[in-house]
Amino acid sequence: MSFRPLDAPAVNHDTILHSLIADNLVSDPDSARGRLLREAARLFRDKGYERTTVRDLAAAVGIQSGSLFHHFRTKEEILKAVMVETIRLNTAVMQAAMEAADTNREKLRALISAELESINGQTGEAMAVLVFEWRSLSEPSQAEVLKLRDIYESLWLEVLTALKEEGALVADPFVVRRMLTGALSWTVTWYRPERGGLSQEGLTDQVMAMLGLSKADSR
Amino acid sequence: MSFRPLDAPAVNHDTILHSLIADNLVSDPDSARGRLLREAARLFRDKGYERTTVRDLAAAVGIQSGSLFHHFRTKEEILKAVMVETIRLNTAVMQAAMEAADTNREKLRALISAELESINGQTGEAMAVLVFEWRSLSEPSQAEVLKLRDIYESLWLEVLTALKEEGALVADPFVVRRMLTGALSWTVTWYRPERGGLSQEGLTDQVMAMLGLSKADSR
Amino acid sequence: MSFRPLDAPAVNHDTILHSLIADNLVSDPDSARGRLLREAARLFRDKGYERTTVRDLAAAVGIQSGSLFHHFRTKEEILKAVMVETIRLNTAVMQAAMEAADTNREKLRALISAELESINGQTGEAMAVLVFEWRSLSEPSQAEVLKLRDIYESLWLEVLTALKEEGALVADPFVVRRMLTGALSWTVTWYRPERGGLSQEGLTDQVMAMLGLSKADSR
Amino acid sequence: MSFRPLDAPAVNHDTILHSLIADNLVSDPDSARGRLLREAARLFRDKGYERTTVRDLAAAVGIQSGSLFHHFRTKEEILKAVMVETIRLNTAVMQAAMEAADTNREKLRALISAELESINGQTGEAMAVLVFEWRSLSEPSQAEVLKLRDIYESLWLEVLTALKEEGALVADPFVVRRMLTGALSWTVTWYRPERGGLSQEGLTDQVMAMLGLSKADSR
DNA sequence: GATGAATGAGTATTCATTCAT
DNA sequence: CATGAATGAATACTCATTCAT
Repeated sequence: MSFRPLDAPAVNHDTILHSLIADNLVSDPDSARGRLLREAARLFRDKGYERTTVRDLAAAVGIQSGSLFHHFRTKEEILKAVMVETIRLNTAVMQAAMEAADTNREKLRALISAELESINGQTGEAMAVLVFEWRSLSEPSQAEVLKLRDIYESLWLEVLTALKEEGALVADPFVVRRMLTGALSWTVTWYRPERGGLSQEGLTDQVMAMLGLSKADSR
Repeated sequence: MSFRPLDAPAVNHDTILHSLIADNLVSDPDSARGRLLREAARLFRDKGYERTTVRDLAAAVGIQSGSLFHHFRTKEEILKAVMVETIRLNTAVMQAAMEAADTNREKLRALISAELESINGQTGEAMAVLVFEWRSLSEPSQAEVLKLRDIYESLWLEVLTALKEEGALVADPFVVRRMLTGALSWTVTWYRPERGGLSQEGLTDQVMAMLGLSKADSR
Repeated sequence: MSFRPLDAPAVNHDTILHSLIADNLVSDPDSARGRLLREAARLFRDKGYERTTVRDLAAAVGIQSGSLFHHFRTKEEILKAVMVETIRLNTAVMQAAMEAADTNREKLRALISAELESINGQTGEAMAVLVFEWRSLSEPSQAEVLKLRDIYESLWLEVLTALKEEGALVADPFVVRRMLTGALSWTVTWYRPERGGLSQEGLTDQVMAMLGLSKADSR
Repeated sequence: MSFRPLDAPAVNHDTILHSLIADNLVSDPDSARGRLLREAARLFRDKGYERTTVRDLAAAVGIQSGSLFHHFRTKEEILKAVMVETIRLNTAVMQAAMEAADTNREKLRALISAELESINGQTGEAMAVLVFEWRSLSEPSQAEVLKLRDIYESLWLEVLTALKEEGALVADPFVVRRMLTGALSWTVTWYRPERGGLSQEGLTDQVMAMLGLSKADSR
């Protein structure tokens, strides 16, 4: 049982971010590099990686296209950085969210909620890039990013496997995780929390319910 | 109640296909145009639309790049044709599958099964293109294709709404359809029926179960 | 003793050229490719390989820069082709000149005369490129061209070694060949036969004399 | 007749160098400028002027590329300085070598020996630059450097003309000098005195012999 | 219909040079 | 003097599209 106020976030997003910046694992959003990565994520999501030119990227941060290459050696390196930093940040956020939860059911709820937040919140553009621009990454870069994804995915499998062992989950943890990946990342194409309607917590509840894991669900 | 043999498909895929070919709604797979669209779907899925050159497309069907333009006015028209014909075929197939089913629950099962088949079977490459290359389509073409998707989607909503009215479904039909869209299309990235393991029917069962709609489920 | 008229060339340059063209070893000078290589040789000699742009090359043959790449995959391939075809042609010409001569002394004279002709005649620009743009060739291409040069050089060493064995030559054949290479290729920077003065045959005589191998020389 | 020890150099290379440094005609090799010019000569010879970047140059002397421009206004000025200082130094060395010799035959021998030393010794890299990077120099700079070369060349022509008048040389002094220029500068591509074999003095002897000017040669 | 050479606008990347700190 | 981020013009190369044959 924790003593934090009920409606404060279980984990401080900013604290995590600053700790990652200090360790040079993600760029400071206020630095030239950080601003570029944010604009790149937006452009890559909106137009696609191939249709975004380095001139577009440069214009978005107000520099000349040649100057980009002081920060990144190639255009692809920008794509990779968007993906790597996004995974690093979201892995850290999820880990903290999970650790703050007491039961496995609550841990899973924290993961779902955090993933919905990562997809539909600040890092949403970058998450969409991660899903839709994967093939634009060279194979060596794909391998690098996959290693980071493995860490991220192991958080999910750990919790789902525990729930399976508890008997709370009937289906195969791997299959469930994959269905969730698809269902949750697809929300980026339709879910608009800012338009009112379903809140993010409400959506999380619906997903838990679909899995037969809502609080009231005695199944 | 139908009198077809138990292991024959409820609807004859080939019959539907030939009827669509006769109406000039999809290309004969043995024609030059049909072969090109099949190869285009494969290449667009494997390399992405932008990274596939018209030379690649021409080489895949054994002609010169200039000759492509006797069949299609632009490269984008090829992408559009892949999408349009795929939706037309799958809409027809699903409509038939749905009509062959008696109850709403069976209709939904037929839709899920048919969508899994379209994603992981013969039209899988084209379905992946539909999901991942959407932004490569010009806005006017997107509008055209969207009209066709609306027909396709209305099939789903019709059944889900009926189930909701029956009380068999608790969640919002729109939300459920969208979650299903994500979960099912994502199977293209991981599900390999040919490797043994989970069969397509088994997967369909799991999805029905997740929705609390399996036969034995009295909920 | 041969029966050809005294002032006809011992070997027919055009016959050799056409035979090489027929074997696809050098390009027809009237073809698009042949014209490009001739202009490339001129530009590379005048401005250097690096300072010659593909736009310069294209302009010189009256096409757009993009069209160059229908004939050659890279700019470097053009440089290589200039070198390879030049060596092939000159090797064939020298072999014929040598074979038409009776004594070793006459063979050497034929080689010197032919090399002066190749440096100061039609292929002069390409020969200058061979000397001065060597480092602009990638290492793999250098290796390819070196193999061809070895054939060319072996013609010289064969004759010089025979002269050494005859006692007509005192110095080391390798050293003599290298001094000759330098002295003869340097003529490209100063020798202008068209301005009158020393004729090419006169220059050949002077070189033979320097080697103590003039006809009258009983040494 | 001179009184210096038999195996001491006829002229003191260091004395000449220091006198030129004092007059600000060449840079002190230990100064920042001198070190840069030495590295530039090496890089220009190895990679060519165009393919050597100012970053390469800066890195070779351990500074940042922007700092180069405190020493030289442009990259081309570096190339010019390499050439100018090399000619100045070698002209002074040859003049001294020539003046230390008594007969014209000995003077010529001294020139050949000194040029071989300049090509294959300490200034070899810069001499190669002088030959192979000539066209990278702008025309105004070429004119400046040509004036210095004229002084250098006049030393040779003076001696060769005297030998011609003595009857010791049959061929045209201009032709002989040009053949020698080619033959001697080409040694940079093949002659490796450090590998044993032919010594520099031995090579000088061979060249004198080729000209029919060896001591024993009574011709 | 098919060809394949040509187009020309577009792309990522390079690099000498500048200049505020 | 030194730095290093920024510039901006230039570069080789790509590729969908055209069209005479």
